[in-house]
Amino acid sequence: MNTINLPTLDDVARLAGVSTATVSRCLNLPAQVRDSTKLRVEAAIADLGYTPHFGGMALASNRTNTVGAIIPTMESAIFARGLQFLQEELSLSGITLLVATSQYDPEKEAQQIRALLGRGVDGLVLIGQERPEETYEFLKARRVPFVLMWTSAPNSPYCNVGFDNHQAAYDMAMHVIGHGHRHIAMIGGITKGNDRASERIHGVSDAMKQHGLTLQPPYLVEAKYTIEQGKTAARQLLRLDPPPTAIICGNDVQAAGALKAVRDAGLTVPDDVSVVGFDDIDLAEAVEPGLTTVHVPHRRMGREAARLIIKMARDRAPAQNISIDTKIVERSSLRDISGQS
Amino acid sequence: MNTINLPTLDDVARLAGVSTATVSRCLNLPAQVRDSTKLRVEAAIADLGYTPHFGGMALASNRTNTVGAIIPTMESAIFARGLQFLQEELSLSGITLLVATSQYDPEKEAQQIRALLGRGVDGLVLIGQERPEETYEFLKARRVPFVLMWTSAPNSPYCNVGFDNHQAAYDMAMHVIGHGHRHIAMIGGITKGNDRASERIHGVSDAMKQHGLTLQPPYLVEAKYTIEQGKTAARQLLRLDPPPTAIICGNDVQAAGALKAVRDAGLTVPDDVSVVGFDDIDLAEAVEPGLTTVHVPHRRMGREAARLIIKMARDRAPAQNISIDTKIVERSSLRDISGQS
DNA sequence: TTGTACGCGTTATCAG
DNA sequence: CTGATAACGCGTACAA
Repeated sequence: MNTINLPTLDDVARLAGVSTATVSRCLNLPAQVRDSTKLRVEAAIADLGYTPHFGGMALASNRTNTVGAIIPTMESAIFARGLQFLQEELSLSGITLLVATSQYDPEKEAQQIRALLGRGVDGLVLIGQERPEETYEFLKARRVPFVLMWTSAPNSPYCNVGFDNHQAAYDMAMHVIGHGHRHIAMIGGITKGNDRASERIHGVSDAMKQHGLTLQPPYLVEAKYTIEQGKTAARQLLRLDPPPTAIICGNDVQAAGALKAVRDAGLTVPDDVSVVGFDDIDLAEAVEPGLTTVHVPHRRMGREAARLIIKMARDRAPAQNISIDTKIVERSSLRDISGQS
Repeated sequence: MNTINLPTLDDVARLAGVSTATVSRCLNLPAQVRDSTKLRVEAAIADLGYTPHFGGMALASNRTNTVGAIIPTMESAIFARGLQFLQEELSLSGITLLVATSQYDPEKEAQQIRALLGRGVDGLVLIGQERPEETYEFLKARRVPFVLMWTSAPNSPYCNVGFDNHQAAYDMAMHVIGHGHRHIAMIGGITKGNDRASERIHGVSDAMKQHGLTLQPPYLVEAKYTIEQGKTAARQLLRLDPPPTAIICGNDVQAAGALKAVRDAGLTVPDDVSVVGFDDIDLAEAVEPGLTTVHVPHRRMGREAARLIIKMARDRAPAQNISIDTKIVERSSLRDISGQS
């Protein structure tokens, strides 16, 4: 009993001299109400500053016009943009987005799924595909519509809206190799429970194999997606003999850290070492030199995911897989060394 | 009717062979329940994977353990960190944070306040003090506990948790002047409806006055908090005659843009022009050269705000004002030019 | 076109 | 310590 009671449907009905059913209809099925009464009701609503009580609505209708998203973390900006677009598109349909985080922990993700379902979300948006089978079974048993973002899986029975992390990383590695690099190192994300991180590493590794190169520790190191960890990892790589001529990073934040490590070592990007990123967040452009990186289709991904989850929740449409192409954004952190010995 | 029905209190009660009241008590007042029955109930809960239905709880108890925050925007990272800490501290008390955005529009803010109240939030967190009197009256009439962040106002009747934007900007300007700068320009935020932006500008202006300097267009320009707009604004400033030797920015994002503009003009920071920011978000450190900027106490601000809103909502504690000091973080974008003519 | 009446899942009051 | 039972605000058959 914290705030003074908000006005209820009943209050509006009384003031307008109609029944609560009519008020409810004005809100939900305006076509069924005579214009003159509608006007009276609307006046009453405005007068009282009435807002529907969410709990009541949820209880009575068993739907909330709410979609829940569970992302690994809010700390870095990685997921922020995609979510922003998801949210924009959802709000176009009057749907609210509830965001929760899992800290890259499958257990916590399962908890959050339950909590969001308790809040009555009509659908869920999750990141990636790697999670315990029980979680999928739970979702199936409850018939919760859900879409997985940030991955692509054309043949998956689940709804994926995203891009092919393996392919994108493979392309980037090919690009780097095409610039004459042979001593290539990689700072990847923590792969445990993170399929995007693993796929990116495998993509790079596969491209290198194609050219008779191998990617393995100590030239491959896993680090968290922070500037600090990127910097630490890069510092180690620069001390190796022979040192890499190019460092491929699992994301832009790590790459920004790598840039700092190179500078601290008294070297220059891209003259002494090339550094490339992944994600194309704002940071990639703000940093000096600008990062050559993989552009992730945040906008399309967010929008398509929104449209799909709405279709699935509202019309019970079947799952569908949408794969969006990535592309490499050339800035100035990658140098061509083909001409050199 | 989107998902298969979740298990209810009733299901748990039946399975455990007790009444719904007992199950409810197990959850809310465990002390009042005999251990043996508690065990049975807990087993049933685990067995069914029961999660309380939020709407039902809200309806019956008129409480939600939910706090709403309305921030101007999610696009830049400005508010992200503060919110992160707010959220962490709240979750320590089992409270969920719901975030909405107003796009710097007072009208939209009022709407969101209504929407969040409809969702039954126990309290609100808002940014800044500048908003229509009606909004304050509405909040007062409904007796909603609320705290204003990102500002400080020792004598305000409302609860403020933040820092003195005017003072912080004043200090920064004094700092810049202390480094020998006399031709100082400023890229401020859009002041309309944004008291933080106005105060920062006034703070700088007042410090300059103190030294017989004036801040006015075209040396003062308002721009949105984006890299792009910061860059555009800085480009204009650099074309002025005489050009500024230092550019004070309303926030770090603008400063990052200014850095780019300087570089594009073939000049160097800080040798040719000094640039300083405000906020001390990650970007300030990632950028080259690192930004000398005003460190905003995100952590303490978030935590204190959380504690206060909890006290106000739970114990009906009175409003209280908390002002936290800012400090200047020296990196390398500000140069001392005292020795020069 | 409008009104009546019931039920959604939970908490809280009151008896036992 | 536990059980019945009445709210809570709303949507929606069904009836008028």
